[in-house]
Amino acid sequence: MSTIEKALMLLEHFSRERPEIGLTEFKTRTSIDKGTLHRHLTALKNSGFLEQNYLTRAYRLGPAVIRLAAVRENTVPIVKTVQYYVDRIADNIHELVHAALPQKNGMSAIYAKDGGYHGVRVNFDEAEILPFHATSSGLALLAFNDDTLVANVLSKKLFSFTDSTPTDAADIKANLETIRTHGFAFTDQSYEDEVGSVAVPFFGVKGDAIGTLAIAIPVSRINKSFHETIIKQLIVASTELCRDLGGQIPTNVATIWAAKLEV
Amino acid sequence: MSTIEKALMLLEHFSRERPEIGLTEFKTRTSIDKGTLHRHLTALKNSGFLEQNYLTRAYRLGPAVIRLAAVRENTVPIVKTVQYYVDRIADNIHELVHAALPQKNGMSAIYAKDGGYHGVRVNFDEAEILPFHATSSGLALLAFNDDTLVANVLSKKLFSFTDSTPTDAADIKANLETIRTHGFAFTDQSYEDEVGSVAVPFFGVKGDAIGTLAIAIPVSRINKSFHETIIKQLIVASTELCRDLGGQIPTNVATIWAAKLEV
DNA sequence: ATTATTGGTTCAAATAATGAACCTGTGGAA
DNA sequence: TTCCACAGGTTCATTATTTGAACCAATAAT
Repeated sequence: MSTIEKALMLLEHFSRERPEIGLTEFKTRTSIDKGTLHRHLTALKNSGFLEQNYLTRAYRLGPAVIRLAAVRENTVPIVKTVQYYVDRIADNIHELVHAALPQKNGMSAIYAKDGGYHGVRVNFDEAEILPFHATSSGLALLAFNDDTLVANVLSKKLFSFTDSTPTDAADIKANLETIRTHGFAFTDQSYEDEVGSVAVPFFGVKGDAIGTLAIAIPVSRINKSFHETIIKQLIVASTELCRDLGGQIPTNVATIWAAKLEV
Repeated sequence: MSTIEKALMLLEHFSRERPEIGLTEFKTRTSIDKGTLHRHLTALKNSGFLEQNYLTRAYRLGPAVIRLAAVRENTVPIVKTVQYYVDRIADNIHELVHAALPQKNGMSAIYAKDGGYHGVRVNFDEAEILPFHATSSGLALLAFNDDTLVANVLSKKLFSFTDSTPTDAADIKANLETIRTHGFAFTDQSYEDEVGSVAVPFFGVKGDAIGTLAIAIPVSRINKSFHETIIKQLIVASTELCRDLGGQIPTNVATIWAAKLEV
């Protein structure tokens, strides 16, 4: 692996829960040599990707990422486009809806809206990494993306988040096949207890899944007809979203989805 | 310079005007060897910082930057905080107001609002890099930031954007001294013809300038009393912004600003 | 005052980056 | 069809950078 990739991997450790990370904490998290770490962090700092809390000396993400995100969003306005559909679904079904994009080790939610006014609601952190194997977003993406990504994900140790987290590669492969025939993914408490979720992919110009639309619901509120409603909403939104982004829905998926909508 | 920094410098070439860059174009822009470039771009792609247009093979910014920006904004919510004040000033004075953060080679606007309903208005590109030496934002930041940054900026060739762009290091140094005594920076058509601008810095915990609030106006509309109004608005907003962000206004600046507000 | 812990630095050894030359595929032009 | 030009991409011996164990300095805890 190149030095560049090693250094950029460091940035993956930052999240909403862990916005600042010191040198020693990086060392325990990565088991990279301290000297190396320090030089990498300094390089990232010099490039504006990190800055240092001058009191604690801990590192946090720097201003460069803001500019880049603005340029990216100007180039491919996925966030802005996605917001409209997430809001619409959330307003219709009164549950927590989100859209996510694939990162290296999982899906990252780029926008979420809780349309609910329920007492029990799903807690949700934007910018959290949703593991591929344990979330409906992750599975929906895997099922409709490159096989190399699937192989890559399944080659690593699959962490068990709950008693229901699937950790067997063969099981997951079989499930991906099911997802492909159904046109959507769903999970039942595989990432968080008491939470189920449903997700559909949306597609890029190549017809590969470039992101997902998903809904997370307390299991107590799931029933068959509601499930059907949710899936229809997701399919319609994804279809329109693909059109907006210039993406192409693979013909087999389009067929499956069309059939789902007719029911 | 480390390999990491060299690779990350490549990302600086992307902008609103140039959202996709091919290998050969990178070569002409950077005069780095093609092989090296290709490996660097591939590393950035593998890390999610770039992705490739699969038809043209050109590179564009990738999804990783979106997640990072979300985390950064959650850590240090400068963009969100700044928006309130930019909007307020824009609504009050009916001109183009923006806030900018320093990047390596200039200031990058993070938010702008045109409060105007004039026929003649200043054109403005977010995510454009505003050169330190030719814009009021840049000068305001230089004047109240580290001397090393000033030395760094002045050591490079200073590009001339208009007939009025200051390109002499000694002149600029003298101007920075003036800016320090005045508590704000202004420029007269030094970046774009027919456009003048005024900027004040806002400060971080160390009392160093971490960004700027600025107003750009067609020169035809500038007059003394308007100038005074603008400066007061900027000073008040920056003061409140520093409070919101936990920044510290250096005592000498605070004194100068207080005097300005009393007039 | 002493120790533990944190961030940061050094320099010989190990490894990865470099770049000139080369390969491949595509899109004209003859 | 053949040829050429130009794009992206790859190879491999040479070269330069990265690496990491040991070390240093500053601060916080005992």
